[in-house]
This record gives sequence, C-alpha cells and structure tokens, in this order.
Amino acid sequence: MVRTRNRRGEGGKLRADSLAGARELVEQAGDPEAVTLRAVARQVGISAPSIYPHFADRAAIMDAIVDDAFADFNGAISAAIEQASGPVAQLRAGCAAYLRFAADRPNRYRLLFMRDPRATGDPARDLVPAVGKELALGPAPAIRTQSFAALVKSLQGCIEAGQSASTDPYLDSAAIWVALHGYATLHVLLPFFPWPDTDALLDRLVYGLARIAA
Amino acid sequence: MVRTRNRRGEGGKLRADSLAGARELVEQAGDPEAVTLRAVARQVGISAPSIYPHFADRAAIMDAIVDDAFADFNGAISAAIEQASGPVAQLRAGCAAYLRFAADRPNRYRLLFMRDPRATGDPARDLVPAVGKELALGPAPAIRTQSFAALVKSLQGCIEAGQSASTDPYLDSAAIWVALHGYATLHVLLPFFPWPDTDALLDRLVYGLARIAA
DNA sequence: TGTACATCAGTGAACGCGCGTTCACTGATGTAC
DNA sequence: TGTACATCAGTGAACGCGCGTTCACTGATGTAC
Repeated sequence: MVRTRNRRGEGGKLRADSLAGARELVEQAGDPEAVTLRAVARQVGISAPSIYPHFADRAAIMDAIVDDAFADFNGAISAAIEQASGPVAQLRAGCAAYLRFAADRPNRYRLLFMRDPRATGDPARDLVPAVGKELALGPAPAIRTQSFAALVKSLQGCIEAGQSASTDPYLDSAAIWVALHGYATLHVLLPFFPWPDTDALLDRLVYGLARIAA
Repeated sequence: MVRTRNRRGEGGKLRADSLAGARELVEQAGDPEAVTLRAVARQVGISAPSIYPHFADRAAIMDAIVDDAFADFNGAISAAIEQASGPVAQLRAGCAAYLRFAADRPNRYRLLFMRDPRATGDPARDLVPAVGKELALGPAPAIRTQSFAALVKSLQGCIEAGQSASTDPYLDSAAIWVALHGYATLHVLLPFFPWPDTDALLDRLVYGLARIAA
C-alpha cells in the first residue's frame, strides 16, 4: 500500500512491482478478469497512469503474467523430470508435476490453459499457432510450448529405451496432455467432486496412453 | 430488431424472446461475459428495463441459459444412447455424443463446464454441491448432473452384462468424464492444434477406462 | 561549496464507455357499464 | 353501441460504478558549472 518513490534511474522497478501485484491479484481473486489496470495500481500503491511508462496497455500486463505463469509451470515440470531417473520414471514424474501444479496453484493454471488465447494481448504469441508440430518438436520451443515439448521428448526417451510401444509420440503425448488437462481443469472448477485417487488415475493415464507395460 | 408489442396477456412471451436472444449472443460471441442485460435487450429489440418483469437480475438470465444448454446437452446424449443397442455400444455412443456436442456447439459447451460455478446466480443450483455421489446416482438427477448419471448407468449396464471388469462404476465414470472433458475443452480452446483422430482416441478412452476388453 | 537547471518518477483530474438497476411514466388494449 | 376506466407491456432518463486511457502537471533528485 504505502510505497516510497523510486530513486532516479530506478523507475524500472515499478515494472517488476506491477507484475508482482498482478500476480497477487490473480492468486487472490482466482479470476483473470480481476487483473484490471486500476486494480494492479491499487495493489502496488500507485496511481493508474503510472503503469503506462512500463506497459503499453492492459493486454501487455496480462501477457506478461501469463508468460510468468508459464515460466513457473515449466520450471516445476522440468525440475520434476530432472529429479527422476530412467525414462519411464521421468515421464511419470513430469505428468505428476503437471497435476500437482494445477492442484497447488489453481489460479495460475487458469492463466495457462483455461483462458481463451484470443483474450491475450499479442495474438502472435498465442499458444494456438505456436504449438504446431514443428515448433513443439523443435530445438528451442517457445515458453508456452516448452513443457509439451518436454512431454514429447520424455515419451521418445521411453520408446528409445524399448519401454514404450508407441509409434507416434507426438500423438500419444497429445492424448496424455488432454487427459491431464481434463483432470486438472475439473479439479479446479469442481473442487468438491469426490475425485478418485490421483496417483492411481495417473498410472492408468500415463501407462495406458503411452503404451507402457505395467 | 424491430418488434411489435405483445398483446395483452401475452407479455410472458418476452421471457422466451429474451432467452432466445441470450442464446444467440452466446452463439455469436463465444464468451458468456457478452451476455449482458443490455446486450440481450438490444438483441431482442426492447429497452433494458423491460427484462426485469421476467428475470430478477442478470444472474437469473445466465442461470436460465445454462439450464437451457444443459437440457440441449442431455437431449443429445440420451438420444445417442437410445439409438444404440447393447450396453457397450450405448456407453460408447453416449461418450461420442459428448464429444460431438462439444465440437459442434463449442459456445454452448463453454456454458456447461468451462464456467466457474461461482459465477452463476443461485449457488444452490450449482454443479458443485449437486453432483455428490447420492444425487448423481439417485432416481431423479438434477438437470446439471443428468448426463453424468446416464454415464454411470451405462457403465453399470456393461458390468451387469459381464462386459466390463469395472468394480467401481462411479469412479470409472468420473475418469471417463475427465478424459472426455479434457479433449473437448482443449479442442474448443485450441482448435488449430493437430489433434489425433477423434474415433481412435474415443475407443482408447472408453474401453481403457471402463475396463472393457476390445 | 552553492546554485541553477534538466531529468525523471509519479500524480490528479478528466474523457467517454458500457454496465446493472431504479423510477416515474406512457400509451395501447381490453372490459364494465 | 359508445364511453370511461383499469390494466398491462413496455419506455426514457437517470443513478452510480469501475473501467482503460490521455493529458498537463508537480516535485524530488541528481548534475553541470
């Protein structure tokens, strides 16, 4: 609330503060619509017009926090994959981290895959056109497709190790993603539904859809 | 646009007209937020206050079109089930109808399972508390849980016919629902993703999760 | 060391917009006599 | 058959709100001389 003016040359700090404020708003409200320019300003403790030297418009703020959420998400998943040893364990660890992220930080998960990409500021950075086969499998995936690329890579690792009978890792990765997303989404939207045990479901999804023998 | 005033005693027609207008708005805009009271009035060709004799507030309109969408959805699924013969075929037909509904009428599907129930007018009618095990399995399911109940019943039919090895039809139905929803949701949100063939995926989901031998 | 000045961080007031909702009303329609 | 009147469908103007965005500004801070 109370904020002391930045010193000269340090005006850029307000950008980081604004992003932090926007992040807090998402966390508190659970609704990306709550991230209004004025709400961010209130959260940070500045006047609304002060945002403009740092963001072109409201869409630019949304875009930045979505990227921020993706970075967080990617970090959680790649950390889980790295900690596991062996291709099958890595695949499962990545998928488990996916569900854990959605369960632990539901309001950030909303930003990732529960918003219409058309609502984003810069359409060119949207998930829709960026997730084409070539890009997702390429060497330097964009931040919004990085984890999907990691999933494909994990499944390819299982195939190379002779532990998966999959003949199309891209297709089967998409199937796994769809199932994870359905579980994550409905968990977020309907938290009081008597859901089955996460680990048991995860086993069926991963091993079944990746064609891995139990 | 141009509308002639209803005759005396027929003022109630405006309620139906308003609902039709709200439905058209959802279909056009794809965003439930676009269904504002004033937009409905514009669509119908009346002034905004004229809505009030027929709906308590904006939330009541939203609630009504959500119920309308559920009735549509339930009708599509039960029709598909009735047309199929044999428990396994019925189960699969119901699931296929689920995906078909989401693909053909994406903006209505948004109303069903892609909105936060907290955004609805009357919290008591929300899906969250209504979908408890007892209600969903009961004899007269509410409109918003009817199709889930039909899914459970279909799976029970498969078990009784000795064609499913499932030991917990409620749990396995939830798993199927989750998978269907994930596929439907991401299709709606990311229509340009190179999705796998719907029928092949459906087979794997239904037979795999319902424990039916192919 | 002191002072004038440019720069920079941030403000306050205002704009037009669309929203949900309220209120007093208008004027056509049917009915009672 | 004609007329007064109650009822009903629907309106127009207004309210306060929060929003994104623009604009002219203020006042502290650092720097040049």
